[in-house]
Amino acid sequence: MLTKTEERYLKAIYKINELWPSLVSTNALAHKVRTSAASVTDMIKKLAAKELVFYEPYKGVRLSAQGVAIATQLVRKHRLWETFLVQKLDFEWSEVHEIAQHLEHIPSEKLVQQLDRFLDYPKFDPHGDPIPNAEGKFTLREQLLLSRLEVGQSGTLVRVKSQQNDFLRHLDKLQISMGCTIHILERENYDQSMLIQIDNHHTVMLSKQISIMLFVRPA
Amino acid sequence: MLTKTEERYLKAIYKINELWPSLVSTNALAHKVRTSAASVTDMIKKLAAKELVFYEPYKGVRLSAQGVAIATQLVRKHRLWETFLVQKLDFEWSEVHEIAQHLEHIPSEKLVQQLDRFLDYPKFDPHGDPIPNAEGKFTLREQLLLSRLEVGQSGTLVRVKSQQNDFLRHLDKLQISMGCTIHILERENYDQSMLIQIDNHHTVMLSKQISIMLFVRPA
DNA sequence: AAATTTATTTAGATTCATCTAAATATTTTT
DNA sequence: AAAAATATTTAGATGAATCTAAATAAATTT
Ligand SMILES: [Mn+2]
Ligand SMILES: [Mn+2]
Ligand SMILES: [Mn+2]
Ligand SMILES: [Mn+2]
Repeated sequence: MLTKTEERYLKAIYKINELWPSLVSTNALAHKVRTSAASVTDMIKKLAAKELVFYEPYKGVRLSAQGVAIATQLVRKHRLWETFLVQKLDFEWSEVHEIAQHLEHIPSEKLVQQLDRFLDYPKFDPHGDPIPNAEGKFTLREQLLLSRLEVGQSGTLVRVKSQQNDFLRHLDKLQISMGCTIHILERENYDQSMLIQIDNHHTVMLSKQISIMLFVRPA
Repeated sequence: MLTKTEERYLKAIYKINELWPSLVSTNALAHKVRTSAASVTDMIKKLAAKELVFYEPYKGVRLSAQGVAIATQLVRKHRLWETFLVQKLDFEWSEVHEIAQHLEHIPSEKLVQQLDRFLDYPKFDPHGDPIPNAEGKFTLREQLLLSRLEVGQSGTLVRVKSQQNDFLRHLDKLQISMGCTIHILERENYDQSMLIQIDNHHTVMLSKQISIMLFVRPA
C-alpha cells in the first residue's frame, strides 16, 4: 500500500510528463508538490526502491509501467469525483478540484467502479479533461488553443488548461463555459488579445494570457 | 485544522461515551483506536491543549462542547457517506463502514451539506443509526433489544449494533435485513437462543450473541 | 578552459504518530 | 492495611515526511 504522499508524487510526475515528455527534474517536481528539492530526492529514492519510478541521480526521474498505472488510476479517480461533484452535488467547476485532491486518495477499487457506473461512464470531466477508464485508457478529442484561431473562425470550448479557482471564476464572469461557441471577431497583433463573441451573443476582450488556456474544437 | 488522527480520537471518545456516559479511560480509548495506552496519553494531552477535551491524569477524559461538536459532525459525515454508498452506489451494508471511515475525514462543509441534500436529508443510515443534521441534532426512535422480546411478540428491525463485515454478512445469510419483521416463536432458557420467524416467512435459530445486537421497534 | 551560476544531493534537525519498557499511581484482593 | 494486580504515565526510540544549510555535480557564461 502506498501512502497518500507517495501517490501525490507519482501523480505529479505523471502530470509534468504530460506537458513535457522527458525525464522529470527534481526541481520541477519540488515545485509541483510544493516542497523542497531535498524532500523530493528522498521521496524519489523511496519510489525507486519500490520500482515505481526509474531514477538517475542528477538526471531525473520517470515513471515505470506500474507507476504510470497507479498515476492513471489517480487521475481517473480525481476526474470522476470532480464530475460527481458538479453533476450530482451541484458544485461549480471552480470548486471541485481541491476537494477531488482529497477524494482521489480514498482507497477502494469498487468505489471508483461504482462511481463510474453511477455517472454513466463519463468520458470527460468538468474541465474537459479525459477520464481514463478502468483499464487506464482514454481518448483525446481534436482540440487546439483558442489563441491559434484566426479572425472569422469559431470553435467550441472543450477544455481548460488550468483548474485554478480564480481563473475559472474569471471565465464565469465572462460567461465563458464548457461547450460554448467562441467566434473570433478581432485580433490585436501587438499584445495578441482578441475580441470574441460568445454563443452568438455577447462580446468580450480576451487577453493572450487567457486565450492560451482555452482549448476549442474548431467549427 | 485537526489531523485525521486527532479526529479519530475525538470520534472514538464520543462513541465510547455513547455506550458508557462517563469519563473515558485511557485503556478504553487505546482499545478503540487500536493503539497503545502510551500513545493515547500523548494524544489526549494534545487534544486537551486544544481544549477539545477535559483531561484529568489517571482519571480519564471527556469531550468539551467543541469536541462534541466536531465528533458529531464526523458521525454525521460517516453516516451520510454510508447512506450514499448504499443508496446511490449499490453497496451492501456490510461493505460501507470501512470506506466511510476514510470519507468522513474529507474536509469541506459544503460537501457534507450538498451530500445531505442529494440524499434528501436522510434521518438514518443503512445500519439504522441516526444521522445528525447540520446543527448536530438527531432523534432516537423507540427501540429495544430483540433479546428482550418475549415469545409471541414481534418487532421491526430498526438498528444493528455492530458494523462488522462478518456480522452483517451473517445477517444477510439469515435473510435478516433492515425493516424486516421478526416474530419470536420460541426461547431456549438455557442459552437464551431464540427461534424466530422473519417476515412471516422463514424461521431461523438466533443465538443470544446475535439477538443482543439487534434493535427492534416492538409491534 | 576557467569561472560562475544553477541544480541536485547529502547531512543533520524537527514534528507527528507510533512503539516498548520502566516508573508510578490506583484499585482490588487478601 | 499491606500486598498484589491493574491502569496510567513517563522516558526513550523509531519511521515518515518535512525543513535548512552545506557539499557537490552539471550547465552556462565569460
Ligand atoms: Mn482537478
Ligand atoms: Mn478536472
Ligand atoms: Mn459505520
Ligand atoms: Mn452505520
